[in-house]
Amino acid sequence: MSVEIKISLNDGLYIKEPQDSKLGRNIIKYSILLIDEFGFETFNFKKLAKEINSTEASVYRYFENKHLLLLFLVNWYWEWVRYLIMINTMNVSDPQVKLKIIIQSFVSAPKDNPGVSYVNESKLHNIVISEGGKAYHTKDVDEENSKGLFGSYKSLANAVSKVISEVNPKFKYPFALATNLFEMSNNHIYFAKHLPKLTDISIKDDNFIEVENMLHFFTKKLLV
Amino acid sequence: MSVEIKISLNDGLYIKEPQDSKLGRNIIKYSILLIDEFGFETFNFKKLAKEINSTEASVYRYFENKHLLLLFLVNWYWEWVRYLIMINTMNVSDPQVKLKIIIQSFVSAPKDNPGVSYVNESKLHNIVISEGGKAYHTKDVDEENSKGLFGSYKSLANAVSKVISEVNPKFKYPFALATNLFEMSNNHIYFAKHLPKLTDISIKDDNFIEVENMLHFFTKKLLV
DNA sequence: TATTTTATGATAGTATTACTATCATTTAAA
DNA sequence: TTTAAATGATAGTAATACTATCATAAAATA
Repeated sequence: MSVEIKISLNDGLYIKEPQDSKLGRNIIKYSILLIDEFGFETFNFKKLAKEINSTEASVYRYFENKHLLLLFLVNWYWEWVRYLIMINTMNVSDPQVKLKIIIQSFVSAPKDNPGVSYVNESKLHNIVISEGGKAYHTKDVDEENSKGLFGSYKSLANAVSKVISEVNPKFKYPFALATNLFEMSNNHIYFAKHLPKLTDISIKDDNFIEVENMLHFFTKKLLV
Repeated sequence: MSVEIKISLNDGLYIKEPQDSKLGRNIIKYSILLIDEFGFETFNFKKLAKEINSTEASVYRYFENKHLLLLFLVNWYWEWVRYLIMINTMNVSDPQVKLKIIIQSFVSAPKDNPGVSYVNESKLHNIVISEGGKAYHTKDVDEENSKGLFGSYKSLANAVSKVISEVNPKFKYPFALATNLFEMSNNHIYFAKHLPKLTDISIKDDNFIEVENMLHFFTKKLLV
């Protein structure tokens, strides 16, 4: 017996809910593996279809195009992080402790968490790090935003900004700090791996503790 | 009579130096206009060629592909910012003042600066904001990095990190702070324009003063 | 000035991508 | 057991991202 969580997302992200069928879950599972391995530009629905022994046409029945699939994955990820944060901070009252747990949760989340059978959270984390920005850096941002397709990221930012304001109600930039923590985390993991001259932290054996410490340091300094 | 600066970049970025011929300068000029207007994914060499009354083949004689053209533009931009910073901080000895000028320079640089005839710096700034991340978020980062194709960004980060260390020699994250200032500047200008719920700042009439102030506040808090 | 090199234009062609359409077949629901 | 829904198989189209070839124009050099 097992309990699987199902993360529900804005239905503008897909044509048919992929989490409700075997094929749909395969699309999710293998798109994560392929994008992680070969990168988003190289990835396409033909290759994906081949990988899961299906057809291009069938994949297009679930997602309008690969951009929306990426957006789906990224939203799924942030929604999952929000869920983790919720669980991990439950019953914690001190906002400073809460914030510490929040940072831990999104930096090192994919490490030691059970999660969902058709989602490799660690690889999805890699995708968010390497390709996540592409999800909202398009000419269609405004249109997609008005449809609520960035909702998960926004509500996560909102949740974290609230805790930031609890720690220091006078702090003027709770949203900016919240998003900056996410972006910084992703950026510096990426830099450490690929452009080490752009950062001070280093990563060995997928241990992100230095990133965590840096974010703790930044928040502490900024919120005193 | 006029003096034009010429920014020289790693020659792995292009096949033939575009700044040395009329056609090359047209490629730079109109690629900036087209990418700014229609976005990077929609942009291609055929459309560009048509715009400048040339041919696709001719454009390909200057740049291997549109990704390298983008990388060229982004490097050009950072190199230009570095040049501005150099001039603006010349003869300034107080590192805190220097850092303030640096932030001013890269946030509001494209506003009131002369620049180069074939480059619309303000639109190029927009491109860096909206598409800049795509220049290094590819599967070829490592290879391109080893060829030095991110050199301009790195040397800018290096220069700024030095000033940060002058302000506070004990600060542990001079490189991370330097790059974070750039990324934050770009991100929050973008957020203010397209995803306002993700930031606290707002922008009216292309006035980035709130971004500047936020970055001043962050650096001050972090470096005391 | 003549000549040779170099840069650009004109045109064509190819493989891949990003889809859309149609029909047959399998699977699930009523 | 009939009907509906989901998937597979196959084909096709317009656009993209190039490469190749040859002609012509412009610039450099002898």
